Amino acid sequence: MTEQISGFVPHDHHHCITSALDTAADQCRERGVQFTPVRKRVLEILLEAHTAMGAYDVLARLDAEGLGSKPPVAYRALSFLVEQGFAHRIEKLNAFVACSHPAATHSPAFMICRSCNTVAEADMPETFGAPAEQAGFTIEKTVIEAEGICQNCKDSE
Amino acid sequence: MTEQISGFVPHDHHHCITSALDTAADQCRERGVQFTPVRKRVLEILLEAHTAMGAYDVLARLDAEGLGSKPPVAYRALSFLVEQGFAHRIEKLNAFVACSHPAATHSPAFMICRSCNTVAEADMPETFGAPAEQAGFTIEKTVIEAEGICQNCKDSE
DNA sequence: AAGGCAGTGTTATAGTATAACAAGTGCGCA
DNA sequence: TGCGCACTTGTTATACTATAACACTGCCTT
Ligand SMILES: [Zn+2]
Ligand SMILES: [Zn+2]
Ligand SMILES: [Zn+2]
Ligand SMILES: [Zn+2]
Repeated sequence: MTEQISGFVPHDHHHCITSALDTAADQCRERGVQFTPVRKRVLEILLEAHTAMGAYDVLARLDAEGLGSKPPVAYRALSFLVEQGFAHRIEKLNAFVACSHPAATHSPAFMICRSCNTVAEADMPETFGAPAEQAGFTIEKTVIEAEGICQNCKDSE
Repeated sequence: MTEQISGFVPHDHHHCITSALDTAADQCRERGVQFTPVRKRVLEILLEAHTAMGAYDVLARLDAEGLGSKPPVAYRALSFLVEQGFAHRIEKLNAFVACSHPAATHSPAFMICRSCNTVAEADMPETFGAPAEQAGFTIEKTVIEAEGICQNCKDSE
């Protein structure tokens, strides 16, 4: 199975959840940061959804489970996950999605299907190189998001 | 003067404002859409600022001039300008900026200086080609934004 | 025990954006 | 002339997104 670009293809979802959680736990141990119950559960929620979720959607789940009911609880956990690279923020959607390759640091690019709302993560090195150099601009973070329609949705039109 | 990437370089600003307004007026005539006073003034405000502005900042200006005081007035004008390609939305900043090359349709890329808040527009064709094709994804719009530090700010550190 | 630190709980508020409906304007046509 | 239509604007109300600030807890260190 090519895992270059997951998201639009079926896959063993139970496995991809537990494996991502394990990876996150490992990395937290290595980095000396805490993978607390709230943080873990939020990552798990994003992984289960397997698509981008708004902070308040995540919060609703937490609330239903008694893990927190106020916005800062969700926002803090999500910020942590984003900082650690376990999740990404999709600016275009004001939403968050679990990372598809949490092992390495990377600057991700996303393809967002406007029909089924699937968000697929691709790895896109070097995007900005030339114009940035030309302008003497030093890049620290990039946001790369494409909106369109995925193969599945195109086929079923 | 190289106009490849404006924004970080000094330029004749009065000229770039009037010329952008003229271009917009022409295009509206061609397309049969109305370049109303509010729409024109909002574009002018963005051009004068020459950086990204939040919708409520624009609205404050409109209000001071008696052109409208309620959010929808600003949002409608901004939406129009974005639709027509005279301005762009910067997702990362929840803000709007006048287009630097309003003549042709294009998919723009932005470099945002976190120090001086300058927003420079570059033209970036073909960014997403390969990974999108691989996934059978059809791109309709792209958001490409880089945050970092510009040459000027780097020099003065 | 005392103090510091990280995380969580909570209140309150700030900032961003749109739905819905009313009212004005210009324009072609009966 | 006067009506209907398309478009824009004015306004109210509300929804959605996000953070500041402070109190409290548990834990580790001194
Ligand atoms: Zn999965
Ligand atoms: Zn789809
Ligand atoms: Zn200018
Ligand atoms: Zn700068």
